[in-house]
Amino acid sequence: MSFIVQIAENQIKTIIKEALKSAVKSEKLKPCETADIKTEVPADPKNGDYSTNAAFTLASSQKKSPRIIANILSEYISLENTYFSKVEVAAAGFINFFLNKNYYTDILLDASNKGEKYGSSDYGSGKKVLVEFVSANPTGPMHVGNARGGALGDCLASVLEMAGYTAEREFYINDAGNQIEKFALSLDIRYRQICGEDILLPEDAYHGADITAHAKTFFELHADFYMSKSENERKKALTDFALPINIAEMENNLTKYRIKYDNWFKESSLHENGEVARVIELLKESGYTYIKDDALWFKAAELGCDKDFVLVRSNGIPTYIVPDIAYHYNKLSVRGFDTAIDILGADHHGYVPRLKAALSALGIDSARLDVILMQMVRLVQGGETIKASKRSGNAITLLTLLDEVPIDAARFFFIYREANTHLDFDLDLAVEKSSENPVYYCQYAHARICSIFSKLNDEGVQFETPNKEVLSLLTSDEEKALITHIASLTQEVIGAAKNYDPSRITRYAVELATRFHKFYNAHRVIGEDSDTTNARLFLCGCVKTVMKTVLTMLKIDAPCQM
RNA sequence: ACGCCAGUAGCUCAGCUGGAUAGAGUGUUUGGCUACGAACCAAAAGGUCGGGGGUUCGAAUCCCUCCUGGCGUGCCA
Repeated sequence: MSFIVQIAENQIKTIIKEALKSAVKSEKLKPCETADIKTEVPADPKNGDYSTNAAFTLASSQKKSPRIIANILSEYISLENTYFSKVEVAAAGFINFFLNKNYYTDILLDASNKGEKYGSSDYGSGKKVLVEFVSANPTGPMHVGNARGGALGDCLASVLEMAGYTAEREFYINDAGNQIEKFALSLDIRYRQICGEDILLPEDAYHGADITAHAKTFFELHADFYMSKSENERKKALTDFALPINIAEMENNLTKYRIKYDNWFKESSLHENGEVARVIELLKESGYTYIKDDALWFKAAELGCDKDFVLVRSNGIPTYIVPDIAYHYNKLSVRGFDTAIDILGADHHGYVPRLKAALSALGIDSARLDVILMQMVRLVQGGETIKASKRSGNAITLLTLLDEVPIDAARFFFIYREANTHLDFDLDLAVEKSSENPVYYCQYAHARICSIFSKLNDEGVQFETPNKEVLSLLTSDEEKALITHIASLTQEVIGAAKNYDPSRITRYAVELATRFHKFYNAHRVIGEDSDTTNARLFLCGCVKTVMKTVLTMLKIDAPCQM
């Protein structure tokens, strides 16, 4: 199923090819290939709705100037049965195409017919993609960095779904390994302190108040009963008590943030079902391992990394990367996803090539793993950056953020910028509900359209679905600009999916709002002659649906009242 | 030392994989409601696209080289 923008662009290519054929037949041009004809939308509308560089690419093989080639081609161009009304040659040899009214009416009818499905495509042809994001350590509360990753991953999954992929959302729970050891140790010491033991918490343990709170609750339930048990028993009891609470808490917070996962995947399950051990065996079989200093090493350097790394320490305990390899092996091989996407903090970038190298050794095409690296979030308040330090425990938690900032604003802000750039999150701006806040700008456009339709009801004005002829009354610059933007939605979603960049969708929404507000200020919808009113109402209806589709995709409300 | 990412208007950022006079928002200045929501719109001002080379009809975009900032390069995770 193809969509109208695509049809129009293909028409241009065909038109140029046909013109070239005719020109060759008349011996004005030499026969040659026209493989890479590109179409683009000129920045300045004076230069048409579409433009092609065909004349430039032909210049060298034709041994003529682009301008002359463009002129020759334009003589042979036929626009019959196309979406174009006019062609012009401009500047050094651009061939500019102007859309006709059929295009605009077809876009609106298409958008209206498809309704909330408009913008969807089968670009991804149902490929199975697993998006793993947040995956915060269950040893403590989530912070604002997780808020960015959460919005990013969740919206990316939505974008992929809309572009025709089958996407699943997954949270990986690091409930094994060293961090959990440290967690257990910290809980244990806090518990013993409460029980009156004179003991200090090591520097590298968890110092957060949440640990103390867990120990206290545990003490209220069991008093000093566990002081008589062995340290291992006590630690196990403490983690068995605290870990589920933390995990449930994360799930609650993320639900509040409107994120719902398809799977919560436990690292411990990979140890229990033997997949970690299995992966170590497979890596050994691959021939990419060796023993040095009693440790098992991986020949990463042979697979493009800068150096080898340790898989199993000399004490027999695997390093952190082994469960991760097993986990990704599970995603791509055991569960058979076509692609795995991880959203990670940029400080993990050095680890990506290693993971990919290990997957290659296991016979998995490492291109099936895509990692999106996310730069850090800086919180700004009162024009100053808040230094968030995990050590001192004054980092702002996700929960605090969600209590202070409307969810709509938080989600929007965190994906307004590309993952790869630092993000300044302005707390004042997000909280203030001010007009500077782009999320309200978008919602306001939606609410305004709702108002128009409710006024219609109040005044008993009859709205008739316009036919093509009536729709072609929409010829002002503002109207055409709106329709053009509606037209671009499908490609925009595909582009966002292709580049793993949901921030394009927020910018699409802002641009849609901008074009609508301009239209709204320049024209009256109700009160013109009935044909014009009907046509404009139809346009407004399309804008409303598209805005709602886009905001819904980002799980942001599209209210009629605000 | 090496590697990754970034450097575009006072500030925060776009720039659609090489196109035409580099764009928004915000801030500054100035206009627009007896009008479907002024949470809006219009106008002015603001630039050596970090510097320097190169590739070609054409570069913010691609290549090289410097400068600056962030982060990596553990038998930590």
